[in-house]
Amino acid sequence: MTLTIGKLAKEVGVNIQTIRYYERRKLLTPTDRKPSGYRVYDSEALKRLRFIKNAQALGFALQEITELLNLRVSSTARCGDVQRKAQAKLDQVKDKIRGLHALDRTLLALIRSCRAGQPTDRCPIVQSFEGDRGRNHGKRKTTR
Amino acid sequence: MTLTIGKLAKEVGVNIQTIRYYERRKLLTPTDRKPSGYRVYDSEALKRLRFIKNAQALGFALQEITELLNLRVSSTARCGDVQRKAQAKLDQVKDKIRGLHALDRTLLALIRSCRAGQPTDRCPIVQSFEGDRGRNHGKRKTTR
DNA sequence: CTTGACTCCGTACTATGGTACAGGGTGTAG
DNA sequence: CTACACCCTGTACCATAGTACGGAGTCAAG
Repeated sequence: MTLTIGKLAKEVGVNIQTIRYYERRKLLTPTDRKPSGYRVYDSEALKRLRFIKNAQALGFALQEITELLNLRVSSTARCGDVQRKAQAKLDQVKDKIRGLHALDRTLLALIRSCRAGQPTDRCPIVQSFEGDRGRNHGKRKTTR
Repeated sequence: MTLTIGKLAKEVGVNIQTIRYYERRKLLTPTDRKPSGYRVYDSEALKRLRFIKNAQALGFALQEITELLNLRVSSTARCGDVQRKAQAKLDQVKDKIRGLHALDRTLLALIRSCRAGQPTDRCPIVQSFEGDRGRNHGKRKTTR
């Protein structure tokens, strides 16, 4: 099964320009080109593009998505290498899940407190991530 | 407890300019000002700023974070309204969690297949989100 | 009472992730 | 053959989220 760029774009719901932009960023290369120069895509490309959009919605930057897409066990890539990178990404993902669960709980609490008719003027959302989850990347100096 | 803008910035690991930028965006207003015009922040502001950075890392845009921060049960806000918005955010969060779990499983599988010494040259990551969740029908803008 | 770190405001610049033309070629139905 | 939708490249522009810079005022230590 092959697709033109327009079909691919419509299928995933993105702009044609966006697909070309991803090509420049080396995220999504056409499977082939017609003699006319038209880009040709297969169903792998479709999956890949969907992956990109999904990962993006989950808070990954295109650079990180590139890293995810380059994670594969191959003859050329050394296993330990892949494993280390995958583990790092996995930790990152687990961290996000934890954060989202915290937010999830807070939202539920808010809905409940609302149902109970308990006005709480101080914004309760900010309590979600109590404990700072280490946002300062090593640039911490004794807090005076 | 009060903080100057510099202390606040250092505490959370962001740039001073960023804090002022958030002020322009009405995300974080100083508690007070000194006669000199210096911004004064309290520990609530600290929590709020941490919330912003955390939510951002989870893939919420500043606009969405504003919405989250404005979710509260108060005398002025009608309960049904708050409940509806909170539920919408909750659904969004749950969706993200599902997506991350899928990615999580794929990464684990990758690590395992690696350990087993099974080279899989076709990138397996793209299979994570089988089933096309979050597909944009029509031309809706991606909620980043 | 000076010096250096900190702050103010305004404006301008940057990076990321797209979007939109312009000017031209391609593909196919009537 | 012509119309029309589609595709090509290149370049310019846009929104979001910061970052940097300049010139000036503030504050505390020495």
